[in-house]
Amino acid sequence: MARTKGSVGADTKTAIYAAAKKLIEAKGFEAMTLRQLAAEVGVQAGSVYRYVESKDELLQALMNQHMISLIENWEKLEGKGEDPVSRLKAFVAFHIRYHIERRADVVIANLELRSLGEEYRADVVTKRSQYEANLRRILSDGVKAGVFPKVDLEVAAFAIIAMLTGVCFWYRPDGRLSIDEIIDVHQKLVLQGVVG
Amino acid sequence: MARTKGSVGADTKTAIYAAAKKLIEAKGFEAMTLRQLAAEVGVQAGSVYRYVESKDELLQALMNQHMISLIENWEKLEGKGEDPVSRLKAFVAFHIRYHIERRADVVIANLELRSLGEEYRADVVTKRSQYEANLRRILSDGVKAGVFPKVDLEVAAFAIIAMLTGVCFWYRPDGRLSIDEIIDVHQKLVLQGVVG
DNA sequence: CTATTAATCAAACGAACGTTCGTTTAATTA
DNA sequence: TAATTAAACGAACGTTCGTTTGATTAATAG
Repeated sequence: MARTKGSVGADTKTAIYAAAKKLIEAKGFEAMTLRQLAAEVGVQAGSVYRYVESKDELLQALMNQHMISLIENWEKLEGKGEDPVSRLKAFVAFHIRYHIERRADVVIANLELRSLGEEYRADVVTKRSQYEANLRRILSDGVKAGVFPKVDLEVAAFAIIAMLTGVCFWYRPDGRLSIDEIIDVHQKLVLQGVVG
Repeated sequence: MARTKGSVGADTKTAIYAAAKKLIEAKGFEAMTLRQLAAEVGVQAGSVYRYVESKDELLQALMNQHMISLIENWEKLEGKGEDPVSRLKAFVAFHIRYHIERRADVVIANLELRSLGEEYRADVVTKRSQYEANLRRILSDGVKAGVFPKVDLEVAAFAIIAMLTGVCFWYRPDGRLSIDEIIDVHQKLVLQGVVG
């Protein structure tokens, strides 16, 4: 056999990326074999190389796509004129919602940095810091405006983002709470802590 | 050659576990090969099997040891009589300090669950939940005592632990802040949030 | 001093890995 | 309809993986 009936290159490429996300999320990048990936797409292992330069390049592409899209989506939504509290609440809501909806992307971006070749790693790390800068800016504006007490911006940003991203690792669609309720809990925690 | 001069089985076993932690932290479990592990110890690959049943069992042992020791160490330190705020502050300090000092263990326990065989995974997950229950209890006592406003205990515990564990992934010993300063920032964030 | 046990080496195993390549078939263009 | 290009197959490549085994040497016990 050779070319299969109804096969379209663009569709296969899309299917490869989707299957890769699914498998890497479930098993990890190193544990995913190209034969598993190919089987998930319904194709032979060698055929993947029509669409992908190498396994490493595939991981790089997935991570980069995710980071770029994350940054773009927040920039589209950001309301620069608003007060720091509203902006912070908006950031919390955006981050949780966006991450829950793209669980696989997030798990990959957070767990597979080690598997990424050094040539690519710096790129992803830079983009991540670029995204985190959005939160640092909100906090900084809040402190300057006297709305937030003085706090170490770098540590606070790391801490808040770790908290928010963590949702991806326990959230279940059929769980007890809705996404809105989860967002609400986190907004309160970020703003007022447990003492309130 | 065969048995080397001055070789002691117990020492080799210790060295194997230490080297495994180091390599898994750096490269991930799947990416670490037994030949790399053996080289780090200064031994041939086959020799590792005198001390380890299989690669999978090695990972299981590392994770289980870490979870058991984490639970035990908190129980030793826990002050049950104190007020919820003090207990919460103590928990934050303990968790950060313990995790920073055992970075490799923590990275492994948090990143390699997927690589753990199903037979073992439930065990580790149960132990993790057991540790998290300590925090839930503190929060619950605080809410009952009227010191903390009502909050979803499960989500709050997940959120706080994610925040605290996150320190492991950016902390550097030669960084700008000391561990005590980092703990301080986190205690304030957990208790009062950014608004204060 | 001898027998036994502990610890390691060195070589090999089959299986699976990522990747390459020549061939074959489907779709498109001329 | 004939020629060309797109898409996939299927077999093979050399390499590396986790693991097993039997020989070999060091330490210990009788």
